[in-house]
Amino acid sequence: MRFEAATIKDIARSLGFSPSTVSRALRNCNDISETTKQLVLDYANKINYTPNPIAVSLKAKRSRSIGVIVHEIASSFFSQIINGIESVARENGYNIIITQSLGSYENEMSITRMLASRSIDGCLISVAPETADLCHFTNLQERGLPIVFFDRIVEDLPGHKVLIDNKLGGYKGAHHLLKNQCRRIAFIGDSPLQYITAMRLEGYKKALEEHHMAPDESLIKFCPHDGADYYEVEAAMQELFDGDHKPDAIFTSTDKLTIAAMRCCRDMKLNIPGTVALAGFSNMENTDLFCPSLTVIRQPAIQMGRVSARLLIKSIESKRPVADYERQLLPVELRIGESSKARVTVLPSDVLPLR
Amino acid sequence: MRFEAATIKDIARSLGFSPSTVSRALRNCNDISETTKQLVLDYANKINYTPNPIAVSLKAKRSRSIGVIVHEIASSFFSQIINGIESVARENGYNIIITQSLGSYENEMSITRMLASRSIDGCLISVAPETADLCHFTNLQERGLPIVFFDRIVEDLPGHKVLIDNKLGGYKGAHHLLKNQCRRIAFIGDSPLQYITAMRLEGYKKALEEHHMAPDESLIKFCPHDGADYYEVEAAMQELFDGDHKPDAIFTSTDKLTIAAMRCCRDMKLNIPGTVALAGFSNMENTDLFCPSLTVIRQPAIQMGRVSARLLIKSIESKRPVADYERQLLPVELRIGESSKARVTVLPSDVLPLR
DNA sequence: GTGAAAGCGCTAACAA
DNA sequence: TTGTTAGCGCTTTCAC
Repeated sequence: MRFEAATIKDIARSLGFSPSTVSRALRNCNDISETTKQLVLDYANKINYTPNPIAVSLKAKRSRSIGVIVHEIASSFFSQIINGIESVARENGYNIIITQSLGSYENEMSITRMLASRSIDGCLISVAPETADLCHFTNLQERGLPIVFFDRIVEDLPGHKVLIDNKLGGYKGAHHLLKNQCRRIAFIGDSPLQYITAMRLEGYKKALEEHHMAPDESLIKFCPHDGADYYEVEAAMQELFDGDHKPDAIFTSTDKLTIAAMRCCRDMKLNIPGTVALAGFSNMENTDLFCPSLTVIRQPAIQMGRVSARLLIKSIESKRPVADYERQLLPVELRIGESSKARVTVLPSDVLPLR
Repeated sequence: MRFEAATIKDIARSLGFSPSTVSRALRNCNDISETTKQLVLDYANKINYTPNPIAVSLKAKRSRSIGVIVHEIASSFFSQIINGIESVARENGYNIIITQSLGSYENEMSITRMLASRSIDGCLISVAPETADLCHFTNLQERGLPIVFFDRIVEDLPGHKVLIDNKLGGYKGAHHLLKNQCRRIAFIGDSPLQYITAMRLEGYKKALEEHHMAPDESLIKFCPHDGADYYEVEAAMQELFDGDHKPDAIFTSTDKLTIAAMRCCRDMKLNIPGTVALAGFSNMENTDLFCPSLTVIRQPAIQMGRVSARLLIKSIESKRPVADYERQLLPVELRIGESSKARVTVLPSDVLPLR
């Protein structure tokens, strides 16, 4: 049972005008007399008239709503992003339709289909790690739907892209550990096929190079399930700490891996930072209360959401199809905690010979 | 520039039927011949037809979308709730419009207005702590819009309500601390006017009573800004630890206060749990990695989201206005960490004399 | 300056 | 079984 809202017709009938006059008065057209305008406005105000957005949408062929696809709503990083998106959307009179792919290609497909049929005006997407085939996105784009990719982007698709300086993130993390006397820094990332992982790894390697060290492939591990599968991380850690030549530091390239690695160290009784230093990407709050407090690479997630939303709305509202696509690189921040602290003495055996 | 999607008219024209026949065939009415049906379905499939939901909404006078108001999207608790809401909504073909009040009454008002004009079919609300005047909600309800209140509910409004057993939460926390030999347990809550805070406090008092202890009002502190204002918490803590008769435990009644209290202890060099034990409500992930690991009362947030969404959708889809409102009490879980550990020796001076 | 009429895409009486 | 028609609430020509 729903209350029937007042319509333009109702106002017209009550005031003895035609619907079109009322419509014009309400939208402040300048070919209407001041008196009529006031009359209509006052009455509309009095009866608390609000236009029916559905009817407006049908007429205007746009819905003022934008779709958002993230992996998981309940993650620090993505919820911060959504926060940013929501605020910009609302400032601009858009609402957002939030969906989560939970990292699955299947879900992403069905969500995309759902969104496509929902007459959204545009879409903000962080691509699921599983996704290889991109035609569900191409479909959308062929229909003329503007898409902005953020965070986990795909290189081969047109569209604005908003991401952090992933390479810089990897560099900053590794550089910091190197500065703290670490010489055998393990890198744990999710799938190397992920653009962001590849870039973070590049940054890591660049830092090593600057210190005249060659990357040791046995120290580079990938956990394609991104810490969702704890055993995968456990296995990687065990391989790392199995031989004689153990790492003296770990750098993790995603939020989940950072937490998983920390948990693993605890389970394996590896003292942080005494036995092994730890630094990694994380957007969790309060990691300074961890034991030990975490050294993290933090992404400006809210800003990423805001920037993405702004770009999307700009595309939506531009008259002509957007010709060249922007690529926004946002900075990353290194937050230093105890977990990456330099050990007091540096034994010679800890130093990797320069090659 | 948008691609024009195919319409029923297009199909009708191509196939030589009338639009109504096509519409009926697509919606599988049984007064259409099998052959026509197949013809239409096949063609629709071929050209990838999807109905325009806006037009359907205009016709059906419902939008299959529901509004959600939370304090803050980027909080563990609320993002978990949204997660639950989203999953149920999608299972039922609804989409959700997420908004955040950021705890402000002003925001809540404007959001409510926005949602009201967005032709949502129903609304899920966690009321902002600031809110005293409720007529923006009453307005919605008078229009016949179903509302389900969750988490921060208001007692005096009709509507389904979904909440945890707040009293039990307070009880469990205090009881646990008492069992661990704590005798002077401070309670830090946000505003005592908040229903959930009042109930949690009641539970706390009940636990004391069971241990034949009278609540000491000097140990009960309120921080109406709920930890957002760190100084407020600091002041409360200082009052607590100022005199001779210090507390030996702290129980905090919200996520933010728990974190703030922990941070305060660190700043005040109060050793947890050596000097003071700590337990409190928290839905943060990974509090077991804290230093010390936290003892928390955890709410089934995802479930709360799911239950609320289900109730709302049920109301939306019920033919007659819902007569009596449900009130769902969800359980809480105590997760024991190091922060509430019993001190090894219990000095006589630590024991509060029974009164 | 105002009104009549058509149409956005769809559905549902009513006719045939 | 199918087609015709009207209408959801709004905007927008085109007349007057």
